[in-house]
Amino acid sequence: MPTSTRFAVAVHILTALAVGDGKPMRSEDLAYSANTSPVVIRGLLSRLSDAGLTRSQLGAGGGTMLARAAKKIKLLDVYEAVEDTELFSLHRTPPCESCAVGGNILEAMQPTLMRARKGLENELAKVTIGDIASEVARLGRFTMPLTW
Amino acid sequence: MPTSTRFAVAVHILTALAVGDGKPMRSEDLAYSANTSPVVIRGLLSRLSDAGLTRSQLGAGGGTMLARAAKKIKLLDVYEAVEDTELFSLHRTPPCESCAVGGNILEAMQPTLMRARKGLENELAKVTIGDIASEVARLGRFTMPLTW
DNA sequence: AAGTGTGTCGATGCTACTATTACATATAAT
DNA sequence: ATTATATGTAATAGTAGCATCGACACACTT
Repeated sequence: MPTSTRFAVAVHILTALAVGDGKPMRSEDLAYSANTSPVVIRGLLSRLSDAGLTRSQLGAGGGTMLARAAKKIKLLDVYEAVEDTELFSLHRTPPCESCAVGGNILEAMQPTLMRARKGLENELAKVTIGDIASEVARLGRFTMPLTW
Repeated sequence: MPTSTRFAVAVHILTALAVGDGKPMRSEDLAYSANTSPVVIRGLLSRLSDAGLTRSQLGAGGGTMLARAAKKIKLLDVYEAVEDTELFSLHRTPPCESCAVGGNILEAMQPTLMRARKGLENELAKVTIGDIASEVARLGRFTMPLTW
């Protein structure tokens, strides 16, 4: 199934912003670090901005900054901002309505699928971009803020 | 994100087998109920059989049966049997190794992604095909086994 | 006024998934 | 034995979502 790398790259972007010294970063710089194209970055930034996680500044010396403290941005916020497909896809063509199983299977599965999704989301809600940034700093043996 | 319809259809298949009276069901019958093609069903059955969840019988009067009691088949077993893509896809092209963030972001995210995956899997491990079959029977107002 | 960076559109290529046809193989029924 | 039946797998084609790339209008800074 078509799976998106958006979540991983979005966390990457936000972590880079969190690790920096607060100066705006250009989409080109972020693209270099994430090894993708500036257009992809800008597409993600557009979603992150809509979600209130980042804000951008036009013009020379401009770029993107975090809209709030990294510790206040949960990975769940990022997940919801950039992922749009359902975690569990159901039948492409709806099952046979008149069948004993086909007519009820979706409703029967639904509570379990919901709980599974919540189980995942609860874990993503426990970790913030600040946590990831700290961990990156520890692994990379540098201190924040990092001036590029 | 990452899910095909395989999981939903596989649960459908197993539930249909669980609801029945134990007689083997043909891929054509299952395809009718799930509103898909017999080949898709057989492809799923091939995986389910490899995972030890079903067994098939060739020839006239043949078909597929559960290999063990429905109550002993966890949805997690089904999930693992038919899904092969990772829940979280990482960067399509690996991030910049020499960057402070790019070089460490994957390792920094990994524990969280693992916990999120476990959160989902734990929920799927709590429910069995037997539970789903009972719920389908309740919703459809019939009793098991159901003779077709 | 000139330079810079964002935001978005359209086109292209790629990959995963589903549907469908076809056929070889194995089993049951007669 | 012969025939009918059902699985299992391969090949093909069509579909959808995603990432890449080029281009450009718009906004802001200097």
